[in-house]
Amino acid sequence: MMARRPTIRSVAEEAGVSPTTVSLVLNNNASAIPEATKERVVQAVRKLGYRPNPSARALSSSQTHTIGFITDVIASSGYAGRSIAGAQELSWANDKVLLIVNTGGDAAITRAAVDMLCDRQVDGVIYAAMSMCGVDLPEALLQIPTILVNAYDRQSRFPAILADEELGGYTATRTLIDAGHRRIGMLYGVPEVDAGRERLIGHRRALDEAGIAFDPALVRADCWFPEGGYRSTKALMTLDEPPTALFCVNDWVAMGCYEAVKELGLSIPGDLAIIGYDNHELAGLLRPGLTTMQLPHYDLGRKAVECLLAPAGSVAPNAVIRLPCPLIRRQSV
Amino acid sequence: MMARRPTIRSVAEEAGVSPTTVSLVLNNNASAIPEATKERVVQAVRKLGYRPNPSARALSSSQTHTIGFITDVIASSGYAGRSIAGAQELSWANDKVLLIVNTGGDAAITRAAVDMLCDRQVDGVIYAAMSMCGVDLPEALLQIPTILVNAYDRQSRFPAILADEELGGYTATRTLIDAGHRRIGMLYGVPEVDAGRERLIGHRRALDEAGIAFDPALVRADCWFPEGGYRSTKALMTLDEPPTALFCVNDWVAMGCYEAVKELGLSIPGDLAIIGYDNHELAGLLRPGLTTMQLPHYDLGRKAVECLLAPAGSVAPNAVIRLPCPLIRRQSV
DNA sequence: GTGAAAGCGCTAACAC
DNA sequence: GTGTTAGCGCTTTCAC
Repeated sequence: MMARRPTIRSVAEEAGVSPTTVSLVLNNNASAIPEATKERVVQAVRKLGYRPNPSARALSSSQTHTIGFITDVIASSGYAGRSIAGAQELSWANDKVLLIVNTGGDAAITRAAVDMLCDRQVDGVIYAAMSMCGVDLPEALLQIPTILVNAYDRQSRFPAILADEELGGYTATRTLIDAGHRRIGMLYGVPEVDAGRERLIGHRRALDEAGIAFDPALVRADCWFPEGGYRSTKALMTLDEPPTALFCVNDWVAMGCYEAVKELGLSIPGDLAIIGYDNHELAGLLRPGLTTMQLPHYDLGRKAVECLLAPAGSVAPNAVIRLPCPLIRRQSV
Repeated sequence: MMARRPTIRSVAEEAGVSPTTVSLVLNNNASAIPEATKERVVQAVRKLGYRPNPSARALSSSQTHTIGFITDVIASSGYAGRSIAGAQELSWANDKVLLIVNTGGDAAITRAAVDMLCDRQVDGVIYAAMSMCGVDLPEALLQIPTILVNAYDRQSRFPAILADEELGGYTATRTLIDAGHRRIGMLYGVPEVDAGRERLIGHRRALDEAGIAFDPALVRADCWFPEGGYRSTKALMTLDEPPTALFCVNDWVAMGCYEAVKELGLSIPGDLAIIGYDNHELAGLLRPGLTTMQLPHYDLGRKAVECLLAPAGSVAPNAVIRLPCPLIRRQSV
């Protein structure tokens, strides 16, 4: 036989007041209630170990203190986990909790997930994409405060929190320039990936700003995995005037560079400085450690909750908030 | 002005029955209700687009259709994400949803998380650890069906779902033996890590079974990162009788092997066959592709939900369920 | 300042 | 077979 949990009534009796008073005190609506009464209530709560029943609270107030978190892909690299961690930490600090749904990118599941979150009356919804992209989300989300993470709504109906990829590209290349390089190549990703395109734009801005002419011969597309980085590095380094520094669209590509450089008997950063992007788990374990730009997934998640918690209307529906990618300095530049 | 959602009453009126009947039909307790009535109810539900209010349902039935999922570390490699994906998929198929809390390994947060999950009356709790280990969990969990993933309770109060690391070690080494190797080394992790120890035990069992004497000279401890794999491989390969195959305690270590082997001018698998563990994101991108054992995180998460959903009492509190690590064949053996 | 009372939307015991 | 009724534990309006 299990001891029943104390209810607000039992607390009220213990404190010699009515349930209303207890409720008022517990919800900080007690401006009109004298300290002495408050204190009695608080004591009773403590004595009984009372904890409000969230279901009951939700039913009568329609507030669940729950935030829905939808991810398209959760299972690959730890990025989703980092956004979740960021979102959860701030939620938790505000007595809210995350209801997580992973859709696998399936539109039908996304729709069902949104319906479910509406049913459950979550206080807000965060939609987080694995890799930055435009998305079309179900209409039903318009009913709930919603914010996108690492994605933007194609119809600009919801605010978006994004990594500032352009600035990241700029910073990466700028770092190379500041280290004295003038012939700087970029191993640029596939055109379908938005992030890669923006990093390239930042790259060119840094070049422009430093008065370095952009040399198309030093940019290689089609790099996304180590293999591509390997091949492109070999190609670039056998040019008549090879680059002295390389900005890789991601750390995988940089790993391919490393291999090529080693095979060529060259040294990093002596013969070729390398900067990556993503701060992959292995970046710090490479020899030499890979200097790279970190994706601010944790911050994105945190910021999303911050926006959701902000007073209604303080974030415009079409707002786009860009968070910087910190530079992680290691030994490859 | 927002349209209110239909309630069970409105459905009842629409169908010309009482709310009870609707409830009965919707909860499959309608054995006594004739098809015709059922049909009318179903029609009314469809017409109104009725969806039950989970908070109300939870309040009166004390069933939230929610499973609590506690992780110690969610933010690093994608493992946690895979367990979550596995758990969520099966939950979802059973109309349940995951409430996720990440504790960062902090005991106080864990305690608070458990209390919160009790408050919210989750139907069950899954506690998932990042790397396999013994844990001490709050008493309060005894109130709720609880199951551990990739961890075991030091007091054996809860069932555990684990990867069968011993069998994995056995299979890895067995794979090497089957490929014709007799001098097989192991780059074994740090003793503090349970998983590494068990993989070593499996390794020795495979050796024994094949009638190969265990040679301590071929086992190197202190490998966990690429650096360790690199150093140990160099050491082993300069032995008078170097191994022809190596079982690495994880894929990071195997990556270090790769580097050493290349520097020595040897080839994989010609001069040295290598098998790793974890099926790291990069394993398939290495040249040659790394043969490795996959950690069944997805399955662990899924199995946990399966146990939670099973009729009470069908999983003994001290049960330990071990799931095999599949062998991922690539080109390094 | 505090309390009584009416729900929130649903389930389930019991009555018919 | 179906409906009536009494909660589930809390919030909130309104009266005192």
